[in-house]
Amino acid sequence: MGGVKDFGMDVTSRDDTVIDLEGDLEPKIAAPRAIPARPTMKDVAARAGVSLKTVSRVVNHEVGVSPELVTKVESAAAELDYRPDLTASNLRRSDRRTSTIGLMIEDVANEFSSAVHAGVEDVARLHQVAVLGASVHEDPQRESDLVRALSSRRVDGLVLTPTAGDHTYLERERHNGLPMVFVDRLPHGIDADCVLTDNAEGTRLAIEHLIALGHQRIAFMGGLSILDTATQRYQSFIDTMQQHHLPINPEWVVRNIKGTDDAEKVASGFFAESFQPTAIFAAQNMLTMGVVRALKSAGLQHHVALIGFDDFALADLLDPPVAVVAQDPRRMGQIAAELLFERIRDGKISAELHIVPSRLVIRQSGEIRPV
Amino acid sequence: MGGVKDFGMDVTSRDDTVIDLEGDLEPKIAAPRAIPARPTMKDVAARAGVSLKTVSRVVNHEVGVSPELVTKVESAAAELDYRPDLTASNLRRSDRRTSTIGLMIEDVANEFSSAVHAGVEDVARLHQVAVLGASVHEDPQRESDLVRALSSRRVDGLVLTPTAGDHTYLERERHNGLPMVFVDRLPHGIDADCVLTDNAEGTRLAIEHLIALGHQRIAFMGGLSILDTATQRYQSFIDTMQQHHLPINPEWVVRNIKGTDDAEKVASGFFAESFQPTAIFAAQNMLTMGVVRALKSAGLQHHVALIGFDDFALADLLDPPVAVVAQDPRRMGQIAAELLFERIRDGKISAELHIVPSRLVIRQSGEIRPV
DNA sequence: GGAAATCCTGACAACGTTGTCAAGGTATGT
DNA sequence: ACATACCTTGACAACGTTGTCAGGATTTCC
Repeated sequence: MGGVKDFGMDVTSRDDTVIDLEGDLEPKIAAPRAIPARPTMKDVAARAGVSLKTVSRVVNHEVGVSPELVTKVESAAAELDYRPDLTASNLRRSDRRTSTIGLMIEDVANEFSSAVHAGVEDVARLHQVAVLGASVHEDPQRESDLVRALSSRRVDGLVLTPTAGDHTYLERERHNGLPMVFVDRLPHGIDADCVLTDNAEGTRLAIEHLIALGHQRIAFMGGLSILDTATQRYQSFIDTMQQHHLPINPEWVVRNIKGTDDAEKVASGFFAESFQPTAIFAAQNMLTMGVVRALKSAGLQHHVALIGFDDFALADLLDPPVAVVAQDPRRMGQIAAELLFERIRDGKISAELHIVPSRLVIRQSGEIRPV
Repeated sequence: MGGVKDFGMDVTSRDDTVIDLEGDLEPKIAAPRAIPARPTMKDVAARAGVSLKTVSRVVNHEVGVSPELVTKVESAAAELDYRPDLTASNLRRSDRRTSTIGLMIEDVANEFSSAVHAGVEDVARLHQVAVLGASVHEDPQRESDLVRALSSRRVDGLVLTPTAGDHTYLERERHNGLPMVFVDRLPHGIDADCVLTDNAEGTRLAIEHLIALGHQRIAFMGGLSILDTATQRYQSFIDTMQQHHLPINPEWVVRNIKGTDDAEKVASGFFAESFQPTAIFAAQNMLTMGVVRALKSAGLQHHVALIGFDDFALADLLDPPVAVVAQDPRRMGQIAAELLFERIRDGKISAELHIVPSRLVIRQSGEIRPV
């Protein structure tokens, strides 16, 4: 395997200027370079023997240019491989649209958020709009840096999953002409359009399904309670249990679980006791996977029921297949984008709330009866 | 002119007189959107009582502005929530950088390509560069449309996974100043930097592992042979088998398999015969999953060995856990981006080939011995 | 046949920003 | 004291494009 070359951090010429505390994304790569000058409308005009404006008209398919000139300009443009400069065009045009929107999600590589991304892209594509995507990694600082960066690039709008922090600062961005739609989580400190999963209903469905099977000892494992989604699922669990007059064992209600490993430990803890839950509701993707691991190593995967919130690839291939409350992240992305384009079009500032239904996907792990 | 999408005069700067339309015959249809005019440097300059250029200097942290003026300008900018317009700045600056790169991958929601995306983002972030991401969905038409769209947006460079078609057309883009780095697949018709997985080596490792366990009847299931990756894996399978003087049963060498369902059918076909392979090598992600399904429904998952190419989430939680040749897509994205930034910096056009090693991840399905 | 309307084209300014240069002020050197 | 260097600031043009408007050519209409 010759030719393998490893790339370390590129130390060669990082002319570090002071870290930009305002978070603007400014080009820091300053180096001499012969950029091949791209052909401009001027070049096309010269080659076609027409005026600048005529080229502009042809490029923008305006009516009222003689067919003869149209062909001349088009072939000149083709010969030069001319590409209109959308940034310059944007600067001059009265609508000031960049045909680009920003998307800020948890992590582009995460199954849920990349499905949202795909949904946004579906709609953006219909509108001939490009998507500037970025991972926020649940970091409020990064969030606001990104908003600035995207705002500086004059995106036409923003679809974002807010972090746990406060979002009043976004009000000023929006007021300065940056429409935004939130997805998956409700923001704090700003009334804005938002697309959410029906967390309460989904949780209720799952819990009632378990109850109908005869489960009474149901454990709840939840994510970070600073996130509303987690809190809503928790609250719905509590409500549903109480409605059915079932006891809630505080030892089996664990919140603020971070990630798969943590979840695995928590679930293993349950099984270490003699008095065990007969069913587990894992309120988030990663947590479900952790529980699967714990069940497997305890050999209980066919004895303790499990329902997770949020579907994941291969859940149906596990042993037993894992029942889940499925969200529809792609649909959420689509709705968010549609909403955004509506706002971009009409310029209204509104605060519609769109709830996307979740549905219970019945698989074997959710059909296990209590012993 | 035909008032197609002419929304009349929007008020684009504060000192414009508002045109009244009382004499207008045609009533305006949908209210024209009042784009809140964003504050510009001019506004900041006026408020701070300095010249435009001084604001520019402060915003760009140029040295040699008196501290007094710096504070004045900074507070004026903050009060107005001024955001520098990167598109205008780009237009004027001599380096013409947009601090934005384009990324074209198979599908933003796909596990492999979104990992590449994450890798590209890792590096782009260090450079304070934003990423315009898009899914190509293996469609050459869409590919060239996207290239045009990104080129028009004047991205500083492109990271892309080429489709199966011809890519000579990209030469002209590159010649006009659009650096590009290919990832995962070698393009045809253009010599360019490219980051690939070591398909041959990875396949060899897998096959030799099976051979070492005593397997002689090894089936190969491959993806679309128009893709080089698929062909390389196929070729390496053939070579390795031949080097070990093992017979290749043409019935067990199936190429051009599309997707999970197709793979499931093919594998089920193997098991329907009395003479069966004792091991299966699935040369792609989706195919591996199809085989897992087929094995499970045939009840053979503990009797037929399986190794897949490309790792996937939860592969280790299946029953049995599925052995794979793991690629490192995130690393590939990182390397591609590093390479791209190098090209952007030095302006060179080169055709380095970077091979990222793959490694065999041993899990139970790959340890099953022949009967 | 002449006036008016229509069509097609191009000159020019402007979008928000930065590169260049020059003006004025202050500090330095002799 | 005078010349010179430096420092800070601003005026202006220009980046590539499009909106506006005006001018010339052509057609239409009576």
